[in-house]
Amino acid sequence: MSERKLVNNSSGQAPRPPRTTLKALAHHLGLSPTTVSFVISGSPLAETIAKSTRDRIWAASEELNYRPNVFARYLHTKKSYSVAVLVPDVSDEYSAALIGGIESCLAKKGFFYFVVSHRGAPELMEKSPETLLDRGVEGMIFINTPLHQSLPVPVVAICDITEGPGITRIMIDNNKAAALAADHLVQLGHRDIAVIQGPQGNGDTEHRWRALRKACRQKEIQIDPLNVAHLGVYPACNERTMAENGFDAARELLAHDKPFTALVAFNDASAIGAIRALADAGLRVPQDISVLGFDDIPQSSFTVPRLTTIRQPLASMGELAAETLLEKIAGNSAGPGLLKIEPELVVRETTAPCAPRSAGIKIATNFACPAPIIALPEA
Amino acid sequence: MSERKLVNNSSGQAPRPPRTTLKALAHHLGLSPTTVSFVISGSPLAETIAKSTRDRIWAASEELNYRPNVFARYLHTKKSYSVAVLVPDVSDEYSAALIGGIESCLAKKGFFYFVVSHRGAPELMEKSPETLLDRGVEGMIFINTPLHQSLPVPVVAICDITEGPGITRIMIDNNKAAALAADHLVQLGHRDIAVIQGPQGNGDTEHRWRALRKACRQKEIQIDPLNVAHLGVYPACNERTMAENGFDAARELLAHDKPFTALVAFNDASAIGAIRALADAGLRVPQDISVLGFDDIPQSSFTVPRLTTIRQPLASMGELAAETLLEKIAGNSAGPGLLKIEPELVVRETTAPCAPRSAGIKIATNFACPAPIIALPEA
DNA sequence: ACACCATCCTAAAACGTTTTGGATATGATG
DNA sequence: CATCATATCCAAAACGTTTTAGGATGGTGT
Repeated sequence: MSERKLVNNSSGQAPRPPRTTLKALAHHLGLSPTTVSFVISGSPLAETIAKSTRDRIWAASEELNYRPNVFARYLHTKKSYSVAVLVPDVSDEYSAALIGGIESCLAKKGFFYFVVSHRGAPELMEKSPETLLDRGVEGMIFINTPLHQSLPVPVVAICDITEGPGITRIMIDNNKAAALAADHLVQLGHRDIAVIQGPQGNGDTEHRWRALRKACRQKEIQIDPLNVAHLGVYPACNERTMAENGFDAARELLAHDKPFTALVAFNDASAIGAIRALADAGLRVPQDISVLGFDDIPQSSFTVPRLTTIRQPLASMGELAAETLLEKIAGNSAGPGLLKIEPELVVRETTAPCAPRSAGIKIATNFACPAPIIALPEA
Repeated sequence: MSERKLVNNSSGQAPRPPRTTLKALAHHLGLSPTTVSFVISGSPLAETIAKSTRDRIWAASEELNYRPNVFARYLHTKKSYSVAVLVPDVSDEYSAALIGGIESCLAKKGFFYFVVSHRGAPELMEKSPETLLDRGVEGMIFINTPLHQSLPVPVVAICDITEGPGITRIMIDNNKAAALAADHLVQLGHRDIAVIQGPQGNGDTEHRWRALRKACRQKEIQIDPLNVAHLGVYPACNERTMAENGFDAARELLAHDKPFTALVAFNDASAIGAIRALADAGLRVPQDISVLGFDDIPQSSFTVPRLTTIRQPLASMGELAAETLLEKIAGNSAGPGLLKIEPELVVRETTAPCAPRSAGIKIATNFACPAPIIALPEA
């Protein structure tokens, strides 16, 4: 008889229950939608509603499990309680750690976020902001992602090439970071230092490289051009993992045949790739070559040998980014233009005193052990 | 004079430009909103509009840069073109790799996604689905996340404890995976095998453990209970990284003082932690102890020594999950109940023939080198 | 001349909220 | 008794779309 019964829910999931609407709730209470809206939405006008009525409304709202329709709400308020995160790739450790921090802050404030990984594709970087604005995001966080237009929502950028008026940038203090790195290596007696630069086009790359050269110059150390490699050209390098890029860069360095006793990599991921390449070439870390990374991603304390690195507090930086963004969204404060993060040297096992004879060693045929040489406290 | 001028855009970002609305566009064209809506929204009724008019509409839409308001649209269509991904933690490599795959598929179809990391917090796992439904998600992907209610949207689960009618599960074939693992180790001559089980409460944990025991039994190998540790109790274990958990588990194993020559870890991340613990104890991998992981996360091919592992194609699994979900959303097909993924043994450097004498070695005072013993093709 | 049918378009009612500008009742005030 | 606050509440318009149910126009066949 009834056609209704024939509606076969073949999908097996629970049938979509009819959601209680504001109107229904109001009707059930014998009130007008206006009144109910005032109290549920926490409007200042809720004060003009009798306390007893307010209580009734809340009770009924519980009872009928009323949940305001976010979309209808948006039409008036223009608030979506969501932001966007643009990133080269969600799945690399660096971005993932940042996103973790971002999320934990956003979650506290009831915000959600969309993430888009452009993987270096120019058209994605170009078009995404617009698509995201269509989705009603109230702000954006750019992680290592360029921006060339001015956006109608607040923007916070982490370590990068993001341009535009009013954006606030969160970056490690590359001067201090480079100085920390140079000091550490020089103290260990290294003078022949090789460098794996970041991707050309990445903001940190230039800063860090300049700072490093300056720090070295002050110690009267010259970095031989043959001992400099880089992680590819931005953004193309994003199509491969950082470790792969680091691996390739280290091999390039070795091929140049210019002896070095220490290697400073652009970041931990590339350092890990580089160490792999060194090991493949029969070079021991740190006995033959000391390696220094940047970032201190979680895995760096579990590599064999453990990675010495200049730490950026990624999770905190993510939180800071989210926090700053939310403030910009809430208030009309422009926020700071630049937030410099203090780097920290974390000495683990991949750096050791320079062994005078080791400088020239190339492909060793006997493999020897990368034992810790410096004693260090457990974290 | 004009109050307007006093509105100080202190935030420094571009002033929000007035968006062209459908009504405005229609008016500009001298048409009714209805007509314009038909063609812009791709309604079937667009066919009833003269081709010339359609062209005019598209042209004007370009010209005025019209962008439909997603929220207004949703009110009628109930389509948000977004889904949710629930995950223990965005920032661990396993989840990150999956999410990468998920995103790449979603992006192709114009879908966005929210991710929520519950980090093992029960109230988050409990409440998140509701909050996400409020946000209008059309489906959800559960990664290693429990579910005890039936949801009004399609659900796809990856490797887990997600219950409910109509959900489709994507899991590695743990029987084959365990067999692959056991075969490999036995072929290398190992008989004293230790195991780091997954977190108690994780779906894969049980399956994999049972399958492994069965595979061993067939080869007449007993796994000594003293040689079994686990990665903590789900979901509490999610508050620490997998590598940390693996590190601890391996130390527990060593403390039991029951000799073993091979260790199969629940996943690569914990294997990496375990190798760290072994190295700290002066044990060489693979000469003293062979280690086998599961997953093949990207970093596994860059560890020293490179990790032998049972591969799950994480990115593809993510894509498959997203694809399946979108199909369930689009059609009314329930989709398959279970999709079994073929595991694959990837032999790298952490497994080697069992050295007869090495079994009893405990804390060695001399550190020796983890050189590759098996030759292997580069990937 | 008429009915009839295509073809092309539109008015108005949704969708589920917020917001504006009152309305109503009550009791105090002069 | 008319006036006026005060305390509560509400009707209706708005937000920007989609969708339903036609309306107008012009050509065909009789």
